Amino acid sequence: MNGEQKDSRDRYSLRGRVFESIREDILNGRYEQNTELKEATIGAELGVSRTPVREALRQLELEGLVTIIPNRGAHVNRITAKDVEDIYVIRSMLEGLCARWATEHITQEQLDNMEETLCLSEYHTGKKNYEKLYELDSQFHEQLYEAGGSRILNHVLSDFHDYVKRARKASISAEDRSVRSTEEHRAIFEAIRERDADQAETLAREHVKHTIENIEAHGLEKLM
Amino acid sequence: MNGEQKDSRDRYSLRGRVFESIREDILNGRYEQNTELKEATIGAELGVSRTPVREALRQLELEGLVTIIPNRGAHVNRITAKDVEDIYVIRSMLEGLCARWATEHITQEQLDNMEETLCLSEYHTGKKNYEKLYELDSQFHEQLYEAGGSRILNHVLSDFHDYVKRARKASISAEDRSVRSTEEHRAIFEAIRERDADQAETLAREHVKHTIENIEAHGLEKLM
DNA sequence: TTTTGTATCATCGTATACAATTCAAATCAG
DNA sequence: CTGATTTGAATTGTATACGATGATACAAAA
Repeated sequence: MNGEQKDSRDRYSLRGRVFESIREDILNGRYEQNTELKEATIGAELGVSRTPVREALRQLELEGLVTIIPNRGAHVNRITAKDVEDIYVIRSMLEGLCARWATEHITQEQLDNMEETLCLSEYHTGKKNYEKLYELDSQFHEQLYEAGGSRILNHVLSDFHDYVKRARKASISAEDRSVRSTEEHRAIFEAIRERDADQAETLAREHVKHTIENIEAHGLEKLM
Repeated sequence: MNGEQKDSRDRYSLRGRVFESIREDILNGRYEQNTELKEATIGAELGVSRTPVREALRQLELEGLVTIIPNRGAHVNRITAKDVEDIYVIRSMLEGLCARWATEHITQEQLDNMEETLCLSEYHTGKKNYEKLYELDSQFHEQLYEAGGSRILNHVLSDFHDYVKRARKASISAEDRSVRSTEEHRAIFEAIRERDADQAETLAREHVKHTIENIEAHGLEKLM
C-alpha cells in the first residue's frame, strides 16, 4: 500500500526494515507516549536479532522519535499536537523559501513531472479518492522540495512532512479541503513556471497556513 | 577544551563517544569529501569493536553526514559552502521565529542566564579571547533556542548551529565582527526582555544575516 | 585485444555470546 | 517495624563469530 520511501533509506537490510517499521508505528500513533521499546521484544516480533533493532533505535533517537536512557532502554517520543503546530509554522516559512528557490532552479523535466502529478491530483480530487490523493499530495511536496535544489532544506522539509502525516491525511480527506488544496498546488506550480518567485513564495506559505487552519478547525487535539 | 554537548547525546557509552568523534572530525573538515569510513579501521583507531562504530555510522547517515551504500561501506558527506549558505538563509528565518517565540515564553530564570552569558561575552570581547568567545556565542544561541520553547525548532536550529561551526569560528575571530556580534546579541536580548516580539524577530534575523555576510566577505569558499 | 568466468579477499550484515548495569525483591541488622 | 544491604532476574552494552556480498585479479575463451 505504501510506496513512499526516501531514497537514502535502506529498505532491504533488516535494519532498514526495522527502522521504517518502528518509525511508521510511532508516526501513525500506534504507540502510547513513553512506551518502552525493548530490543529483544521488538526483535522477536519482527523475527530478527537485537543487532538491527539496536541500530534502528539509535537512528530514531537521533531524530527525536525515541529517547534512550543509557542502560535503561528506549522510550517512544510521540509527535504532540504542539509539535504539529510548530512544524506548520516552520513549514510555512520554509516551503515559501523552497518555492522561491524552485523558481530559480527548476528544470523543464521537473516542471513536467510536477504537472503530471498535478493532473493526476485533479483527476482523483474529482473521484474523491482520498487514499490516492494523499499519496499525490506527498508526491507534489516532495517534488517541490527536490526542485528547491537544496539538500539541506529538502532534508528538514521531508522530515517535517513525515512527522505531520497523520494530520495531513486527516486534512486531505475532507472534500472541501481536498479541492482547495489541489487548486493551491496548481497555483503554486503556475507561479513557479512563470518564474514569479514572490508569488510562488507567498502562495506556498499560504497553502501551508491554510492546511493547518483546516486541521485545527477539525480538531487537532483529538487527532494526536 | 570542548564542553558543548547536547543533553540528548550519550557521551559515556562507547557508541556515543565514537559518534561525537567522527561527527567532530567531519564538521571540522578533517576528512576529504567521500572518504571511506571502514568500520574495522575506525574501531581499531578508537580501540573499540565494530559494533559501536556501526551504530554511530548509522546515526550519522540519518543526519546526512555520511552516506552508506549497502554492503559497500560508509562515505563522508562534508558540509559544503552551498550548504552553509543555505543554512544561513534558513537560520535567519528560524532564529527570527525563535526570538519571537522566546519573547512569549521566556522565564525570568532564562533571562538571567542569558544576561550572564551576555556579560561574559562582553568581557571576553574586550579581552579578544576568541576561543572563549566562540563558546559563549554558542551558549547564547543555545539559550535562545531553549527559550523558544519548541523542541522541534530547537532540534533543527541546534543541528544547523553545529553544521556551520567552522564558519562561525572563523567569523567570531575577526575583531570588528566579534564586537558587532556581541552588540547584536545584547540588542536581541533587550528586545526579548522588553517583550517586543517584532523587534526581537527582526534583530535575530538581521544578526544571522550579518554573520553570513561577514563570513562571505572573508571568503567562504576557501574555508570549506 | 576484448570479454567472460572464476577464485580470492576485504568488508559488511546479522546473530550470538558475554559483561556491565539497573531495579526490585528478599534478607538482615538495629 | 524500619532502613540498609544483598542478591538475582531482566535488560542493555560491547565483542566476536560467521555467512553474505561485492571488488579485484587473473586466466581462459572469443
